[in-house]
Amino acid sequence: MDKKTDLRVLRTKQSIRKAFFELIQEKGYEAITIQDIADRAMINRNTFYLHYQNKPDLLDICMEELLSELKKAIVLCPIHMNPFSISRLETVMQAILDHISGNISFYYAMLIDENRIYPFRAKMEKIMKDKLNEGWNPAQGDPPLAISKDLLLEYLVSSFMGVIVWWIKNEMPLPAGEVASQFSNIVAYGHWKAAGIAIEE
Amino acid sequence: MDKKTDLRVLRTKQSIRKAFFELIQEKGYEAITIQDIADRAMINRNTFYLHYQNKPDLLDICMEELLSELKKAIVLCPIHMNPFSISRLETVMQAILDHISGNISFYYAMLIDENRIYPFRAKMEKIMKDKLNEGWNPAQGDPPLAISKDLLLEYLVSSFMGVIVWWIKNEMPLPAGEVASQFSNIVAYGHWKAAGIAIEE
DNA sequence: ATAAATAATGAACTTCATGTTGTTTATTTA
DNA sequence: TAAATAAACAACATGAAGTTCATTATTTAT
Repeated sequence: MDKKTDLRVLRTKQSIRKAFFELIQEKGYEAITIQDIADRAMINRNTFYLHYQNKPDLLDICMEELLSELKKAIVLCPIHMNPFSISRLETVMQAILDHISGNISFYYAMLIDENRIYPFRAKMEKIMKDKLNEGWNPAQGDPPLAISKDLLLEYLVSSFMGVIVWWIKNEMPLPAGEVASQFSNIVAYGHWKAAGIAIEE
Repeated sequence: MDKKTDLRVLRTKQSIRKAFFELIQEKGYEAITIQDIADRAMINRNTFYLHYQNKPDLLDICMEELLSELKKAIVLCPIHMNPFSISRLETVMQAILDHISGNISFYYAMLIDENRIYPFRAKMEKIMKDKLNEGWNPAQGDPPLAISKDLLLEYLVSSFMGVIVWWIKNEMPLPAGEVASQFSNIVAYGHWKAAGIAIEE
């Protein structure tokens, strides 16, 4: 027996979320007041407090919901490969981009322009780092990395996020599969080769 | 004749800035009140309003000051080269890292952990994009890029920022020159070659 | 169908930070 | 030493946050 079967609750929560995301895009997170949310959602301001403690609480819960979806979307990606292998990168990136394109308005509000919710970006980066790091066990007679693994992860995830933001901001000009493939190429072979620029030292 | 020769003004402004940066690191930007700043700077709350309109105004002015220093630091880097050339990347990155290490506590407060002031990061990225883009004139019989220039810039700047953040957070474990060189290598030849990992398709 | 439980409303209230105004005191510059 | 300016001090208006409580509406269980 689910405790939350009352339709009133679902309806109210849903309209609060909807109002919240609209307002983020319109005026940015900081400028939003609880009254704004209540007006937009057409509920009493008091009702808001029956469901959320405050504005940061609402934000946290919205973020966690989205990110647990993201985690679900990438949990199936294979982990037996070298975490820095090209096929793994490509697979993970494709899964993430597919998930994003299915929830584009949320991600737009969270990541693009003035609306940006930066803790959301940080949380996404954390999830991607954990995934790429998964199953990585360097004590297997492999030669040690010439550069720090942390640095490599930071580099991969940052550039990854950059491409994601570019993709969303430009209204997804390429299919997810192609972005994933191009990105893997850039990152694996360097941007000159990927871009077709002759290397000059 | 400089209008701002009154030592009282300089002293007050200076202690406001100092208090502000300390508080950002202690409790984060959002949680700071004007009263907090006034207490820490040992001035009357009213005096704050004699110098700054409000908290965002103070933040903006602090950011602009730092970033104009950053711009000055990289304005001398040569612009005659291909903006994506390895030597140019390395030169610009070195200049930026040198500037950062000379103002490390400011950049720490702006970029690291919960303190992060994300608009600052966005402004930094803008400056770097503009610099890398400078003098780029593709209509010279060069073969067209195989991938979007915007994407390439986004990718370069994002990964660049990632490395910068890593470097600051880890208390600058390598000299600026080495980071710049390693980064250029990763980005130019791909991370496997740079890290010494054998490529597996 | 009706009663009990729960959700939402509406109003009143406290608290707190913001930003402003006006007066007084201290310090600097001319 | 006088005029100008900065800082301190006090008082005030405003607006949002968050709480409390009584009332109304809606849902669920009997």
